[in-house]
Amino acid sequence: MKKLVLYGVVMGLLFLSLEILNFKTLVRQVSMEVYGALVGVIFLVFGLWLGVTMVQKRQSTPLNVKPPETNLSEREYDVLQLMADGKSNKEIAEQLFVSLNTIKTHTSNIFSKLDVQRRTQAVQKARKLEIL
Amino acid sequence: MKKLVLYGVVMGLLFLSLEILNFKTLVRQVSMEVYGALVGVIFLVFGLWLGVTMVQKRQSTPLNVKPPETNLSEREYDVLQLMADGKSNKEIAEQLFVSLNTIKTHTSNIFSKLDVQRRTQAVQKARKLEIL
DNA sequence: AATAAAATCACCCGAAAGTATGAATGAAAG
DNA sequence: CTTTCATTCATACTTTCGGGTGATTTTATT
Repeated sequence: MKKLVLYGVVMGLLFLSLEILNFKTLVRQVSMEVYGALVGVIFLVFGLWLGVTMVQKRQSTPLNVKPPETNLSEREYDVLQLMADGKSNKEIAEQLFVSLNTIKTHTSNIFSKLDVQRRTQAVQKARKLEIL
Repeated sequence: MKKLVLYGVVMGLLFLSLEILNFKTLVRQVSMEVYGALVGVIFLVFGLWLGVTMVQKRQSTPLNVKPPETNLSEREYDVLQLMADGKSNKEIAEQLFVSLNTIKTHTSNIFSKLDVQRRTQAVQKARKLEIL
C-alpha cells in the first residue's frame, strides 16, 4: 500500500526534475530528439526497476523441493541449506536477494528452533535430524 | 630441556622456603609431626603436578583412531573433528587442554590445507573428501 | 648433532557471526 | 475484517573467527 504511494511520489519527482531540466537549459543545447530519448531511458529504467521489484516480491526463490517435516519455515530451510553448503551470511543474502540483516534474523530463528548456538552445530544437528 | 631446569629451580625454592620456615618459627610452635606432614603434602602436590604435566604432554589426547590419508597432521585432524562437531574454538581449546591461540593456528592451517575460508566449508569439504 | 616438521602460544586487527529489540508488510486463516 | 504467521529490514552491541606475523619448544629424521 504505502509502497505504491512511494512509487507515485517518485514518479512525480521524476516528472518535476524533467520539467526543470527541459525548460531551463537542455532544450536550448540539445535537440528535441535527445531530450525525448533521455526521458525514455529514465522512465524505462524506472519501469524496469518497479516491475522487477514487484514481481520479485513474494515469489521467494524456491530452493527446496521437498519441504522438511520440521518447525522450520521454507525460508529458514533455504537459509539452512546454503549454510550447510559453507556459505557466509553475506553470500546467502546475495543469493536470496535479501539483506544481510534478514539472513541474520533467519539464522537466529533457525538456531532457536534447532536449539543450537552456532551454524556448525545447526548443520550437524540438521544432518542428524535427517532434514538435509 | 629448559622445563626441567625450571622444575629444578622450583624444587630449590621449595626447599629453601621450607628451611626458613623450619628454623625460624614453625619448629617452636608446632610439633615435628605437623612439620613433616606439611612438607609431605607440599612435595606430594608438587610431584603430582609435575607428573601430570609431563605425562599429559605429548600424549596428546588420542581422539582419532584411523589417521586420514591427507596432508593434515594428527592434531589438525583432532581439531577438525571437534570443529565438525559444532564446537567453538574456545571449546576445542578447553577439550584439548591447549590455548585458544593454538587452536586458531590449527584451524588456519586446516583451512589452508583444505583450501577453504570458513569452518563450515572445512567440514563440508572434509566430508566430501571422506576424511570425517 | 643438525635439520625439518609439528605443536604450542602470543598479539593485533578487521571481518563475520550472533544477540536483542523493534517494527513494517503481505499472505493466509479464522 | 481482524488475528496470526512468515518475511523482511534496521540499529546497536558483543563475541567469535580468521588472517598475518613471529616466536619457542618438541618430536622425528637423517
